[in-house]
Amino acid sequence: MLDEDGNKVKITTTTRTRKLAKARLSKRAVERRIMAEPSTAAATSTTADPPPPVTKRWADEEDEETEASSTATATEASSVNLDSLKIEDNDENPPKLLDDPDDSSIQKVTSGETPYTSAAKFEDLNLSPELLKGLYVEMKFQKPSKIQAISLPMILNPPHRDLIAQAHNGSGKTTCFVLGMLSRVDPKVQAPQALCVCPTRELANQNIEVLRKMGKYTGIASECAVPTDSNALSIAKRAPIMAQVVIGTPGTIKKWMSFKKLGASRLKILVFDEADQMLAEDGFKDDSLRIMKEIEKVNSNCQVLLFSATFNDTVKNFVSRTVKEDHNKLFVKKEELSLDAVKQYKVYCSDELAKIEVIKDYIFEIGENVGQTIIFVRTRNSAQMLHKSLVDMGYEVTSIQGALGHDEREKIVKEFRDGLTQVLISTDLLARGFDQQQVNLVINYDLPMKHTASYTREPEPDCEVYLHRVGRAGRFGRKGAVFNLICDQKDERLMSKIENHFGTRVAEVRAQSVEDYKGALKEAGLLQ
DNA sequence: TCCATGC
Repeated sequence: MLDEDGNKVKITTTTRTRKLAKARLSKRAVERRIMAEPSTAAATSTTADPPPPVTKRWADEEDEETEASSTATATEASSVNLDSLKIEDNDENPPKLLDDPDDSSIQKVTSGETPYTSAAKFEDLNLSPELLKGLYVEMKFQKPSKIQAISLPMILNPPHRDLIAQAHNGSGKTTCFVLGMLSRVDPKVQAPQALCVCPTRELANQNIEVLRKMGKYTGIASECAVPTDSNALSIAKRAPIMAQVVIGTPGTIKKWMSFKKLGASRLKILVFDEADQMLAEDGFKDDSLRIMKEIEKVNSNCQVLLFSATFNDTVKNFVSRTVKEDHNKLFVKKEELSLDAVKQYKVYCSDELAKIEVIKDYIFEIGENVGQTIIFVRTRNSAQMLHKSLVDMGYEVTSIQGALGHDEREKIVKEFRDGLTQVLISTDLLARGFDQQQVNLVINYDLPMKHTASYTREPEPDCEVYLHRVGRAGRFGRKGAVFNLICDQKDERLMSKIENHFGTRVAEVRAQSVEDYKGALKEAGLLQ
């Protein structure tokens, strides 16, 4: 079987073909990795026999592997050798593939005298053999990423202090807290011991998939606390939760707790994914505090972990007062948040219709084979409107937003994950955490805005959401591009505020210039 | 005119 570059790829299914074809590695990145890590050189050397597995040193959520493992075993996956990998050279900007995106400094503030040694290997963390097997065999990790190396000893070692941790998009945050939960749970105790709260059902689902995969050999049971048809009707009738790990959304978790079906007395660890949003005034603050208080009432020593790629100053301040005083914290400067892994562009459009034309006549045409695309819009209504416009024009796109039923939402996400759809229109529902490695293109049909009560006030961009949206492309250190569509002075001001905030400059692509789009995609490493 | 999350 040949991939699109004519290289031999041994695979079993067509879905697998698409995935592998997209899963390109840069030769240079592999070489650099060999130089940087003599200990793993044998594993990646071309002379190794049998052919080396394409392993991962670190990862955030890993979903494609979940389904891939059902069609292809680990050994089949390892039949991809370096010859089948696409060789790409980018003289201007060496690709950062498979290098840690968090090379930059992480500001570490530890509390008390406890010394923490960064974990160079997973073996340094006193993990159970079953968990280690999950990391190597199921997740195919080699060693901890930077954020994992620093945070895991803080999470796992007594006195189990609370932790606020910021890390780049796609740098492996999920692994930090999933591993933390799996490791701190006692499999022999049949009661909830770890709880994770997420802002969307999609994220809860994704996280529990990662947990089940990583914990495959541990025998630890898990439950996803999101609304479904079955549990919506009969919470009162169902048995109390005995699973050791529960991951879900605030409403359902609160509900299960109030029905006394989810006991908090044995909880050892409470995680807030996307913690800044979970504790923001206009976010889930009330729900989150309520859940924390419910736990505190019956349980005085539950460790709290707060993870996100973003913490603005207001929420950072509040968050620090939310957890115990002797907590540890890890922060990254906003200028160093991995915006540079993904190339950003802006396109001036004369009006809304021009935005749609830019999308279909230029970005879709020129970017046809660069991978999957997410188009972000600001409102549910514009999601539907844009969806209809593009479908009417004959394009195969789908859209997702919170007003859809959960079955429909699940179906649309599944189709996108399976690669059946190439383009997905979404509200900020999918802005955070959604991990789909084939997404190389993000289009901001609308720029993210902060909600302001007053009409008179100058509109402000939501820089945190912007960063999260951008982070949907270039997962796992891959390449990516973002096109920001701008059509009036308001957009222009929002864009320049975003540029100032991150200290970057976003290059312009002329709306009608095929050459500009091609150049942009080439620069982003998505086009030859 | 937000966006999520649930009654």
